[in-house]
Amino acid sequence: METCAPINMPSDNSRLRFAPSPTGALHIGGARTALYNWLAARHDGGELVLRIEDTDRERSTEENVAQILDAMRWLELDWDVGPVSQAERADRHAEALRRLLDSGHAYRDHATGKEVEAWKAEHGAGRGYRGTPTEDPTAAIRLRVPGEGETVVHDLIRGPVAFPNASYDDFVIARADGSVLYNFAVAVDDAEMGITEVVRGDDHLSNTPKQLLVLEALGQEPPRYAHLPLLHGPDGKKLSKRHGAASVQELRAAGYLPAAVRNYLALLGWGTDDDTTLMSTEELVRRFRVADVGKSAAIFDEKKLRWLNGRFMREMPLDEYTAAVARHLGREADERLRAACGIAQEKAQTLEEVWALIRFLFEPPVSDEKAWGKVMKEGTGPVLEAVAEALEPVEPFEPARIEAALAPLLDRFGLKPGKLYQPIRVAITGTSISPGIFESLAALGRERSLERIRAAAERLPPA
RNA sequence: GCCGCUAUCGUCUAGGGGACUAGGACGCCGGAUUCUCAGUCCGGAAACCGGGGUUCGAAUCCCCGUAGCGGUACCA
Repeated sequence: METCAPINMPSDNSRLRFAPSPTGALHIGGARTALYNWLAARHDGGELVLRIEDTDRERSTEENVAQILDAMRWLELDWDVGPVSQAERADRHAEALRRLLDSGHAYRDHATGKEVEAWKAEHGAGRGYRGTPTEDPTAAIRLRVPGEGETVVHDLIRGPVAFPNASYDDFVIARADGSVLYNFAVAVDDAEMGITEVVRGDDHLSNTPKQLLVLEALGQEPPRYAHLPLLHGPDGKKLSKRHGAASVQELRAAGYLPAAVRNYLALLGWGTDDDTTLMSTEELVRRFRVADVGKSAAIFDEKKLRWLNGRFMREMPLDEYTAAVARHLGREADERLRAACGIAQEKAQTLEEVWALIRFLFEPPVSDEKAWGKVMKEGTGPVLEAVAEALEPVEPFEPARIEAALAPLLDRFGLKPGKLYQPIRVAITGTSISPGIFESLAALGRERSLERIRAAAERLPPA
């Protein structure tokens, strides 16, 4: 019979960890793992430990650690303990190693990789290597793996997965110099740090039996495991630079909002049963359950992220929007920028796209010859002169008044709206894409608008 | 090679023996909004990897293929 803990008990019993290795920037897959751990921890009031898996001293760097922390902060994923450097726990690892050596669960063996290969060639494929113990203190240390039986990973997502022990080598847990290896360090740390749930990438599933074996040898209770399906690029291959924004800092540079990225990443491998797509972070926390995560690998599709980001952008209060744009552009969030954001908000899908829409308010018109050639046809000069004249007395210089002042020109020149408004747009912005024309004129102000319209008219042949 | 995992529209997914004429979202295509672009609204095309079982009935359960992916380091 199973018993349930009272649900209103402060659940300080769950403890998760996100444990990246600082061998590069945090990419999207790592970010999703971090997010899922964070959501799982926040969902039931558990704790999140950030542990830096830096036992590979060759590839781990300070810069990468800094980059990971920076990415976590940008994503607004906080942690309760750490960052803890795994390398700095070397004495704990050494102690565990000592115990295993003393109890006979581990032994020294100086077989090289080639010797292991030779052993396998002799003993048949599918047989894990079993070494010969030596007293030589400079030999590497291997864990003694049972020759038979199986080790079962009770995965929260996949259910029980059994691995035959015989297929595993007596794997090396510490190098000749005494430094420990990943599968050993992880098992020891997870146990000693009281981790109750390990949520990580699928690539670790086959490693889990090794960690379970270490834990068993140590007499430690294992945590519960959940292995997330991997993320791939649009071509179905492993995510890489070629796939566009692959790291968290690239996502930021591309102008995505942290909240949108969290929403999108949450949906990559996990979904709700009622088809909800747009979710605030609070809702994500409330609804997320590790056990509901899917089993198959997902492909990162930037198009959907863009759409989602656009939705978040449009729903932001103007002040918040202006602040985000200012931060992204490295500008002051002043009144001028706020006004510019006001007319551009509904049109941009990323922060990066905002500048192209509002640039004309801060700098002289760009020179887009193609747009000019397409729009500034014969006879446009006089039209623009008339536009300037019509705009001159508009007071106050507001969108509705401007529209009212310009509308009569349509009949007077017998023009379709596009033939009147596009030239004005090109005149004041230099290009053919901008926020609404009346709003744009109003934001630019009468003086500058007239100046630009007249300057454009002068470039055109007179009537 | 050996050990594992996975398989629904192009993509993310819902579905867990009968409610499936397989639902939603992105993207795509068409239309509307007679200022561009975007947005918004309406409509459309688009999938159960293959083969065997089990069952009255299978997208759903089982087996075998196939494909993709992961692990197999004195990397993490």
